[in-house]
Amino acid sequence: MSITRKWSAKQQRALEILIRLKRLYPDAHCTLNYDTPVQLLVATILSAQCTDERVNQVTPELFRQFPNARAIAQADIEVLEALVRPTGFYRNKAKNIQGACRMIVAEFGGQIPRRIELLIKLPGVARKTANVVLANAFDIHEGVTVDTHVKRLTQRLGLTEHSDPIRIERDLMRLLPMEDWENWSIRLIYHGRAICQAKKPKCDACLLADLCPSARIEG
DNA sequence: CTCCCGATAT
DNA sequence: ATATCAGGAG
Repeated sequence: MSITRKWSAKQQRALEILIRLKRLYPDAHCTLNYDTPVQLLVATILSAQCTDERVNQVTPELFRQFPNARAIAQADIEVLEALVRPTGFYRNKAKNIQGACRMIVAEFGGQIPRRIELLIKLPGVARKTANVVLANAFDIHEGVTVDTHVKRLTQRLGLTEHSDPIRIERDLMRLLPMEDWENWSIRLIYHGRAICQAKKPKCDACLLADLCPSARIEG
């Protein structure tokens, strides 16, 4: 068989999975709470290796005291650390959100730049965070968001052979039409939380099992 | 590769 | 005790 035909079959399978995910999670949306693009950026930096639910517990007070980039840029770093502490990695995260906000104030007039090449220069921001902000705040789709759920499920579904998120993103960008890139990521994340968990995936309850080479029905 | 790091589930 | 959570930097 040719490599071309094999890849096309994989693409067909990805599209069928996407159709089912849309039917399963019709109202899937970003579960981080925010009022502005800058707040979304901050919340997304805080969400590294931490549930959105926990991020949403600290951001109301964080954004009440420091509602915009200028305020975060001028904040006492120890106050920021105390506010973000429950999200883990709190020293790095406090330093990164302040560093990012200082750069946003100094170079972009306090507004989030809308180009991924500029966003990923901000401290604590790589492609995953940049894709989340661009897609949700501006409806700009420069790439596919690849977080821990998208990585795990895409691997289990046999849609990539890679473990590097950058290479996984490149595979997904070729498999899926651009207008569905964010549909794909947000729904895989919902499915990863509800069914295809890292530890004990509920394959017996998974409506993608017949399309999944990793599916196992436990006895 | 390691480190950053708290909260929760198993 | 160990693994995991919308990762990123050195």
